[in-house]
Amino acid sequence: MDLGSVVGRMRGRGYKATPQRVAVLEALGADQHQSMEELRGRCPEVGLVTIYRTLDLLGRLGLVRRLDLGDGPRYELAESHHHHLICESCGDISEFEECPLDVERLPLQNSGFEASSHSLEVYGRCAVCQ
Amino acid sequence: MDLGSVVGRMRGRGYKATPQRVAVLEALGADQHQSMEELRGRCPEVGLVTIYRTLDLLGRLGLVRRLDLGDGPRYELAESHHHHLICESCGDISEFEECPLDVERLPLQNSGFEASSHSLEVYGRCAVCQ
DNA sequence: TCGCTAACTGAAACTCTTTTTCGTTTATGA
DNA sequence: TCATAAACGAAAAAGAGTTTCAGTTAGCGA
Ligand SMILES: [Mn+2]
Ligand SMILES: [Mn+2]
Ligand SMILES: [Zn+2]
Ligand SMILES: [Zn+2]
Repeated sequence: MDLGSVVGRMRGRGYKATPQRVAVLEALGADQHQSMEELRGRCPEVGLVTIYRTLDLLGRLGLVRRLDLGDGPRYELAESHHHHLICESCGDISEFEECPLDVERLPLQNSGFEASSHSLEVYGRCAVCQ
Repeated sequence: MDLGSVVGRMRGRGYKATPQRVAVLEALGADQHQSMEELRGRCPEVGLVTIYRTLDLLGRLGLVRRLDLGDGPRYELAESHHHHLICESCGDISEFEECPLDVERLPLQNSGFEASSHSLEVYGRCAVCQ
């Protein structure tokens, strides 16, 4: 999803496409899974409060996902369904799209639970840290 | 794992089995996935700082797991490997032990990543909330 | 059983993150 | 260009968790 269509979508819903919001979007595009500190470093001209408010807005628009992986929130553009490999040694986070969930084995038949989404994180050691 | 063996394990490692720690353990035993607020309510005679310190200690001993499911940390006794069904309507959290992960489909062969654990949460609507 | 002491507790102070407030500024449509 | 609802950001407030430190105690050894 390119920046132009995001701007269009915002205006369509009555939100303004301000320079600050565009700056936050560009910061988000620079890398996945960034902490607030990293995002701030990528758009230092934007006030902290505005970054929080923009992340909240983009979250409500379904464009940004907030991750709670254990040491503080991280944010990523919600492009496509994927999961994470997290290195417990260096903290590196990588992604994979192939979903290893065996839906047959989800215990939903009898429970009456209707699943709509899921999150999966695999922890271990990355190639570098072996 | 019963309370007596936990006390024994603590003493074996040089930790004291204080009334406060026992109270926190009993609070944890009353229900899974409790918030700090719920835990406090279950052992109001224990100071807040001591609850935090006890949860930290039990975590290091591998007896307690901290969950980050989206609205504040929750704590549970780490009895056995299991996953969670989370109702996005009423917030109810239920557990299942049957692991629906198809290990064959984990993209680890070529990546050099060595997996040691994983967490999986399924979101949706529980039977009551349909 | 008693006394010693390292371990522990908890009130208060502190730190860090996030939210709220509110006066000023601005993007956008008419 | 103008009006105005939307947005910005500095400052203050709120909230969650941590550190400090003086007093207390569990548990071991005599
Ligand atoms: Mn990701
Ligand atoms: Mn659980
Ligand atoms: Zn690594
Ligand atoms: Zn429900």
